[in-house]
Amino acid sequence: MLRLSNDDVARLFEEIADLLEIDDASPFRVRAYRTAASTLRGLGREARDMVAAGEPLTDLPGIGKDLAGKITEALSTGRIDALETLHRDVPPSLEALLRIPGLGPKRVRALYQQLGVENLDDLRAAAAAGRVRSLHGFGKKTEQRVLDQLAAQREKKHRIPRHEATPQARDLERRLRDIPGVEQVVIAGSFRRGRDTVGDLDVLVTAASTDLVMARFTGLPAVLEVTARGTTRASVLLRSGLQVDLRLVPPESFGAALHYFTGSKAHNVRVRRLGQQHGLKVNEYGVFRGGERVAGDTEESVFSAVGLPFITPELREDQGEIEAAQQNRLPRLIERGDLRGDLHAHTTASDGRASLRAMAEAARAAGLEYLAITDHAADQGGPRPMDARRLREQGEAIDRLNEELHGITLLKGVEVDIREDGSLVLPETVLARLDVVIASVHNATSLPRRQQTERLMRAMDHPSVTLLGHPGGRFRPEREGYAVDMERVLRHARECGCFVELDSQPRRLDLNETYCRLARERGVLVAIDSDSHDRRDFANLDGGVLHARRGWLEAVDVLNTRPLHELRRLLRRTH
DNA sequence: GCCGTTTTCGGCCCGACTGTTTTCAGTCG
Repeated sequence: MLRLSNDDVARLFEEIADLLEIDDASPFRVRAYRTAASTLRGLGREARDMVAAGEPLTDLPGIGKDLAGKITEALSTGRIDALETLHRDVPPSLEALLRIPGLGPKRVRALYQQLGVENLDDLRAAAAAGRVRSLHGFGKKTEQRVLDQLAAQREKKHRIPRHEATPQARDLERRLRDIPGVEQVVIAGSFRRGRDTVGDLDVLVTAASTDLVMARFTGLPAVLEVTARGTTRASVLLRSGLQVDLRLVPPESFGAALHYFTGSKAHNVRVRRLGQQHGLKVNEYGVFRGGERVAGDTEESVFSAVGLPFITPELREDQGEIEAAQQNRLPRLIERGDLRGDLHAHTTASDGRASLRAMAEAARAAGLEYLAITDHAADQGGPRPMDARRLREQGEAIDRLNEELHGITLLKGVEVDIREDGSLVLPETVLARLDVVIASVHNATSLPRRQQTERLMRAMDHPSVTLLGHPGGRFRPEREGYAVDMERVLRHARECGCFVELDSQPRRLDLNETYCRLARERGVLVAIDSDSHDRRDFANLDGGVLHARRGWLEAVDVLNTRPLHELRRLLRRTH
């Protein structure tokens, strides 16, 4: 059996969907492939493991007999015959054309069939020669737009990290609120759903006068270019490269519009379909029975109209939240205030930029009751790695500080490197004296999957290890994570009484959302840590909690929501 | 291609904006 991951199969399905669309197939058939791809991506476990365990893939939502067969085919042969067949009609290079804004399947099809355009170079040549404008449905403006987009393509940014978009979002909010007549301003879209990357900002505004809002919005100093402007919708490109879509709705439609523009698209489709089953039409202006408006001033009213309790934005991905809501089994998601401590922080003893005392006081100011000091222990790299002597000295300093400080307790810890063979750089005798031992990978990040997996499992076998640090190895933008069988890692963590970390640094946010959810299902507690290197870094915890919410975590699933005495009990591994 | 409180066929979410039309298709979210 080949080692195809769910992502690999999802990519094949998305390619099929793209090519089918260009081939003018039924839009519903196309959607089936996209839905299946999305299901696979959010599954949390590998389809090949389900197949190996004899569990039918048709149990998965949106996957019937045919697609189950294609998944199995892909897993065993690495290819899908139907896709190869499709390639005979539609060259795979046409997929790239779909990524050009303004070009959809119909136009790409026309370009291919009538001009023989098969790739971006062909397209550039055809547009430059003025041949594109001659096609039916195309014109001079479309041709120019294509040329502009091709030129801009190289420097085009895709999704940006949430923390880069946040200041721009807040600034935008403030400026829009200042416009006379504006009542409510909310940044909706994936930003409101708490995604850790942002493709654009969707801003919802309710206001008395529409013209003034549109004029002021498109005239903001941060605006580089206005790409669309109507009476209820406008799109602009900011100088920063961020795109902003503004939607204007009457105040009575606020709830329906907020729900609609928060998405996700897949979630919305499900809610509208539920509406249909209740004889209702759901759109951004409200919920309607015939011509009568029956709900829509609040989001709660929209959910209620289709028979659902309120679903918090972080869960609206059509990854099971609708079903959970119907069965009244929505999680009570963790909140920042539930965190009582932080188990991962550095000081000037290793690569941190603040002293023990400064970090302790900053943690207290961040509302925490305890903080584990976990400076680095490594074979090489980084300044002054911790060893037995330095850990003992730091421990004594912590004891003295704990006597002096009120409202915060420091715990003794270390972040110890995992060697390539799964051994740790400090001996068990040294680790055993500490309260918190985080075992982390900081080198050899591109080991083969099996080797990386077993490396992590061996590290957890050391009886003093309490926590596997940033287990997936994500480090953006360089790495989305290393090859690792997280399901196996989590099962092992459960068996040996080890916990896993959600490192809240914006570049990490690791465990990822899918694996947070899997950890919860497998009964492995997650520690939401700041990995602070400076006093300000405790603010990372906000992002960590948001991320955990998207991973369906409740306070009870999170190790550091426990009061100190309970935490101490949990940290003593009995295996 | 999937799915079932309209169940094994006949549906499948809904509206805004643009550019190219001359009443609307294509694209986007």
